[in-house]
Amino acid sequence: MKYRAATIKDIAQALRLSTSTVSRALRDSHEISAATKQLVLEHAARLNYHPNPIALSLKEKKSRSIGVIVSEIANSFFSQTINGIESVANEKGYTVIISQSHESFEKEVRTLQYLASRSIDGLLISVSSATKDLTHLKALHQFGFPIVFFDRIIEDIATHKVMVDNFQGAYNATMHLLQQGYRHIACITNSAHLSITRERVAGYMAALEKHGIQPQPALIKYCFHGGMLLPEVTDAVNQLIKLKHKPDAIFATSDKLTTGCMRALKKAKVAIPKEMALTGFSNSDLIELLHAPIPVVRQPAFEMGQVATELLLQLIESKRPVKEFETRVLHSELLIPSK
Amino acid sequence: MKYRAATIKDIAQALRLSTSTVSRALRDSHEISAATKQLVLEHAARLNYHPNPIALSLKEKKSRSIGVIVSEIANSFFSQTINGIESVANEKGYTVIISQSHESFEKEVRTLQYLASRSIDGLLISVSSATKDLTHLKALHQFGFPIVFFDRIIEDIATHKVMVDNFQGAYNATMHLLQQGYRHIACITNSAHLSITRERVAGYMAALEKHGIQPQPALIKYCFHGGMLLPEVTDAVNQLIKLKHKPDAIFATSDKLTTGCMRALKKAKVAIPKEMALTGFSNSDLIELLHAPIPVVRQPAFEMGQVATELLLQLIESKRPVKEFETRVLHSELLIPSK
DNA sequence: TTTATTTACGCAATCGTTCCCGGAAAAATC
DNA sequence: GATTTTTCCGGGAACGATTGCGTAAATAAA
Repeated sequence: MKYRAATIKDIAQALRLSTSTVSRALRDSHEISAATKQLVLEHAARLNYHPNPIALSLKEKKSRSIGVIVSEIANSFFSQTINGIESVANEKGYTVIISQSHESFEKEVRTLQYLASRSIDGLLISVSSATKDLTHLKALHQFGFPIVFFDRIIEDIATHKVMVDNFQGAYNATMHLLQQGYRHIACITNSAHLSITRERVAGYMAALEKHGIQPQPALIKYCFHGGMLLPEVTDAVNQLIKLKHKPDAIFATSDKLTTGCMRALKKAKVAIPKEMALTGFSNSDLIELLHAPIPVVRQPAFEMGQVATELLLQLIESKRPVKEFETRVLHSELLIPSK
Repeated sequence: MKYRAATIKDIAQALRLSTSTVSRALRDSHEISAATKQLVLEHAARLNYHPNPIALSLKEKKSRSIGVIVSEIANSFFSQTINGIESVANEKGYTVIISQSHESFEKEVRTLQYLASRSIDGLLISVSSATKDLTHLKALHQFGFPIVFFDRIIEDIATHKVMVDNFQGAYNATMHLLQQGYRHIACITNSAHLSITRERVAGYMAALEKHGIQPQPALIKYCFHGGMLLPEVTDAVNQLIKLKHKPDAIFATSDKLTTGCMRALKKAKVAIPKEMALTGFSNSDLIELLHAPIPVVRQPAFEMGQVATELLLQLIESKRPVKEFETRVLHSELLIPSK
């Protein structure tokens, strides 16, 4: 017994009306008499009629769904962002289709093609750590397809963008280490072509220079896979602790890297913060429960998701092509563990 | 300049063929000559033609998308499960639409209605902690709508189910505590009407009885919101530590509850495991980095997602209504921290 | 009473695709 | 050379809903 949803035709036949009349009655058109409207409405309720969204999509040429691509949802920052995205999207009647790139360029391209083929109305994306080539995004963007970048943005593409004050967040975190007396501070960061990498490393360097310390390239380690592959982080950390002039602190520029460092240091039996201080960006809510509760830069992830979605829907629902784009910068917060 | 995807009509017009011919050529029908096929295929490639999934959905009466409802994705167990779900679904050409109930019954019902209105082909659900009334699920199920339960299953509804050996997992964890010498073990668990609650509490009790210990109702605390609301857990823990005969260990039956206990104990300044031992179900990968690395019961979340999806797709793609259902029980694992 | 206007509804096209039917031309058979 | 069979392709309906246009009947205005 296969379930068949009631259609407008069912109502029309039962009431000996045309489908047009039923359609108009349901949409409360002025050219339908009150009596007919009532009849239709009652019968629709009885049949538990709901307009078929697929038929509507076909006609309207929009699916009322938006795609989201993040590196992985098993990451506090992104899962919190997604919550923000859903809160806004669902309220406006949009479905959210979430996909993960797992920090792989190929996966990102494939996933993007897939989403495009599912005819989403717009895209929210935080590009993968491995994304250097932008043709897949530029091609879509040139067609006038609505895209909003968040977190890891692409400067090259003219559209709305949402991020935090990456420079300031990194600056504050590094400054905090300096104030604690650490002077030889290393930085473990994402792949070099990511916007967040550039900005956060710049903030880190600025803090050092403010203290008259010359940043050293040997102390900056780039992880191409953004900590997705643990060995990458472990190697970076191991190289640092084997240095003749070993750093006394590490600043990690993202969630996965921060916890990756903790793992690596634990494995190498380096005590935090005694032998090596640590700080970094993280939205994990387990930080306070950790063996070494470190100071972290927390991003307003939920809010970021909300803002990005609002901007995207604005783009989608705009009648005329939008020519003026905004870049929203939210504030990060340095969370210092209570003693 | 609005982007308009190439359609079969565009190809037909350009090649002076009918849409039927183009359609057949693309599907490699035997009644189209090789020459025409080649022509069509080439032109399709040039226009970057992709069949419109919405039009297909309308015709086929299936959307090739499945809905997933979990309590929240910012939960290691569920995000890992979702990864498993996506891996199978995407491979089979299905889109996954993820929704969160946030452990609220109302949200679950609303979300389910929403998914149904988006005409998903099937549903994967781990019911919310607050779900007692099952009419929303039963109604859908009676229409022959494909549903597969995972993790928190509903015994009443006859369909495929996937879960872990909850009894055994709880038994093992409790037994481990007993072997360590703890005798007065409390249990903090989800709302009483959840399948996982019943089974895990039963495992806990069985282990106690095996050691000749009579389970005490006062030591079993039910959290209706499954730890979604921290005060709920904090209250439970506080009540336990204020008992005249204070327990020496706690067994928490789920991820959120386990970390909730840690928070509560930390706040109450109760040392783990010195003053109070702790163990529980958890799939968090940060456990080993915690201040007190506790033994945890780990579920094969990814695999559970895969199996559940395979069963669901089997249900969806079956020609005849399926009458025989399976309940797959996967194995959990007790992870003991290295000293 | 005649004409103009409104009211209330139906017809048919449309969105992109598939598929049943029907049929002309080419090939095969007698 | 006439018939049958293939081969190859087009016409048109269908999926569910919306909407511009046409129009009969009812009402209002002249």
